[in-house]
Amino acid sequence: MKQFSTLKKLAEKLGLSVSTVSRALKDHPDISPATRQRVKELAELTEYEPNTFAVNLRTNKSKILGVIVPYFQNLFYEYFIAALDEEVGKAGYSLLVLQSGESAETEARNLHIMKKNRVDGLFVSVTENTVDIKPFLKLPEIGIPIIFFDRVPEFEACDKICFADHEAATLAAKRLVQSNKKHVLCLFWGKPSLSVNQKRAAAFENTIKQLSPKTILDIRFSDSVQDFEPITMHELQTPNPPDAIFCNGDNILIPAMRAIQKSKLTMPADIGLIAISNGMLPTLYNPAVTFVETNGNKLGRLAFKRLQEVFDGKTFVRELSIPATLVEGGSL
Amino acid sequence: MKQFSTLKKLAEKLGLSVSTVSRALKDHPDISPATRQRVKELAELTEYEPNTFAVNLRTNKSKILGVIVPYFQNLFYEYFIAALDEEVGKAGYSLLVLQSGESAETEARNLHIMKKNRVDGLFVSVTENTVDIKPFLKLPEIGIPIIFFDRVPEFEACDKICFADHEAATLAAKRLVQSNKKHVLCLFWGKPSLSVNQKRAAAFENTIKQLSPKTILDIRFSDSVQDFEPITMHELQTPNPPDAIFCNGDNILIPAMRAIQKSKLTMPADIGLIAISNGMLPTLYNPAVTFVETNGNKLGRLAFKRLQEVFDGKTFVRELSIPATLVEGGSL
DNA sequence: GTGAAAGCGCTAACAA
DNA sequence: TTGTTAGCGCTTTCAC
Repeated sequence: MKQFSTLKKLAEKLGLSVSTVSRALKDHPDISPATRQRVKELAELTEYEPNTFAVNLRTNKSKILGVIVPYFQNLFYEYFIAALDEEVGKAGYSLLVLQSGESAETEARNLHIMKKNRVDGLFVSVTENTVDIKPFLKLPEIGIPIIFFDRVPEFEACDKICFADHEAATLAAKRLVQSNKKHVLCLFWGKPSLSVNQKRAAAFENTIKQLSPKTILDIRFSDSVQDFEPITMHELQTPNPPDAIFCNGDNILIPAMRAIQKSKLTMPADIGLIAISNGMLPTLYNPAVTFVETNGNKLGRLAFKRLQEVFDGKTFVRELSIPATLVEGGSL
Repeated sequence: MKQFSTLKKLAEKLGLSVSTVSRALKDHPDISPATRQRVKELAELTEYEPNTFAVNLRTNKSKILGVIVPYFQNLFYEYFIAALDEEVGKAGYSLLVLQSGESAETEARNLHIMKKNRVDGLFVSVTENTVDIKPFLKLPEIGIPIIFFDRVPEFEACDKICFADHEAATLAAKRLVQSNKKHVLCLFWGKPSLSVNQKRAAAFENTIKQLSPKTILDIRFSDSVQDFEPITMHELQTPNPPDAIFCNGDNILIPAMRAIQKSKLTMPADIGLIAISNGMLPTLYNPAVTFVETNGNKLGRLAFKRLQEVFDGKTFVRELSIPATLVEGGSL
C-alpha cells in the first residue's frame, strides 16, 4: 500500500526541520523564498496532504458542522440541507448530516455522534418527542455552538431560526376568508405540542375567528401521514362537507390531494385548497395549489450566517425568522 | 469553558497509569475487576469520552464513510442515502455526504474533501461530465475502498452496484407492446453517454424493434429538466402525436405529466404513460402511473453490504445489480 | 496486574 | 531565517 507523504519525510529528504517545512507550506513570512520554493515543489511532487487527524488533534477543530433533522426525505429539510451545504462549503467546512425520525432516543444517539466527532457547530431541528433539551444545551458549554431551526424548543434561551410561523398561518387564513370559505378542514402533521404546530394553529384560528367568526373550523392533528387520506375522504363525504382544506405542509398535501382526486372533486369549483409548502409540490397538480411558501433554502443560508456570527463572538442569543409569501395557484 | 475528561486526568485522580486506565475502559483481561470498577465509575462521573481526534490519529481510522452524489434533491439518491445511513449506523459508522451537481470540478473538490477527512470508504455516483476516473481509483491504492453505484464508470475494473438497467428498460418496452402502442415518445435525462442512459436506451429500442418492428420511436435526450415540458407539449400537438410516453426517471415524469395535463389529455384513453421510477411520484397522479421500480433503498443496503465484504478482505472486483419490478398503475 | 515509554503527524512557543 | 522542544490524547509494546 502506498504511503502518505508527511512533514517528517519531506523534512528528511530536504535536510530541513519539520517546523521549517510546516512553515514554508503555510507561507510563513520568516521562511526564505528559496526554501519555500524547494519545499513546495517536493510537497507537490509527493502529493503531500496534511493529515487531518493530526491537525484536528493539534488544533482541536474538525472543520465539520453537524446537522440533525427528523427526516432526510422531506422537501423542506432537503432544501435546507442543500442550501446549508453550499454556504458551508464556501467557508471550508463540511456537513455531517444525521436523521432521527421522531425518536428521541435516536436523536440522543445522533447528538452523541456529533459530540464524538467533535463537530465545530451544530444545527438541530428536534423530533416531536424531544422533551429534554438540556443535553443539547450542554454542547455550547463545551464550546460547540448550536443553532435550532424550524422545530425549535419553546422556552429555552438558545439560538433559533424559524419561519414567521404566525405570519404564514395568518396569510393562509386571510386568503381563505378572501375566497369566502365557510367551513375549513385544517390538517396538521405531528403533535399539537410541536412548536410549529402550536404557533400556526393558534394564528390560523385567531385570524379566522376575527375576520369571519361564522366560519367553521375542523382542526385535525395526526402523527401518521397515512391518516390524512381517510380523514379527508371521510369529511368530504359527510352531508355537510368542508368547502376548503388547509394543509400545514407538503406531507399532508399529498394525501389530501389524493382524497380530492378519488372523490372526483375539482378545484376550485367543488373544493378550495391552500397549503403551507416548500414550493415544489403545489405546482405538480392541475390547477396548481395556492400556497404560502416557507422555503428551506433561505432558512439554510440564514442558519449558517448566524453560526458565523457566533463564531465571531456574537454569542448573545437570538431568535431570527424568515417572512412568508403567498403564491397564487388556481385552487382557491 | 468546561474541560473534557481525559485518560490522563482519570489516571491522576485514581493514582494509576494512563495505560491501565485505557485498558480498564476497554475491558482488557489483564486488569483486575476491582480497578476496572473504580476506573469505570470515575469515567462515568466525569463524562469521559475518548477524544476521536486522538483515536483517529492513533488508529488511522475515522469511522466515517463518504458518499458523493450529483444531487441531494433527487428521490433516488434520497432513498439510497437514507437506507445507507441506516445500515451504516448499525455498524458504528457515520456518513459524510457531498453533492457535485453535474460539475466534474465540484466532484473533484468533493473527492478531495473525502480524502482529507480520511473516510474509511467511499460510495460514488458520478456526474455526467466525469471523464477521468483515475483520481477515484487512486483511493483504493491508499487504502480507501470505493464503491460506484447507479452512474458508474463504463470500462474500468472497479466495484459497481447498479440496477438491472437492461432488464428495467426491457420490462417497460414489453409493457408498452402489450398495450399495443405504436408511437412512443421516449424521454431521457442527461447525456446519451451516461452509462444508465446508454444501457436503458439500447435495451428499450432493441426490445421494441424486436417485438413490434413497426412501432415508431422518438427518442429524446436533454440535460435540462426544463426542456421536457415543451418537448412533450410540442409532440402532443403534432398531427401525428405519440400514443404513449416513456419517462426514464422521476425528474422527467413531472414535466411530462404537466404537458399531458395542460393538453387536457386523459390517461390511459388519450395517451399512455410508463416511467422508470423510485416509486413515490407515480402514485401522486390520478390514475397512478404505471412504472418500473428502481428503488434507491435496496441499492443503498446492497452497497454497504458490498463495502463490508471489501473490509473483510474480499477485494476482488464485483459488479452487482438489483432486479427491476413492474408496478401497475392505470396509465396504460 | 500494572507501569513506562514511544509514537501517530502536526503546531507553536522559545532558542539560536 | 531556521531548529529544538514540548505536547495534543490515545494505543500498544515491552518490561517489571
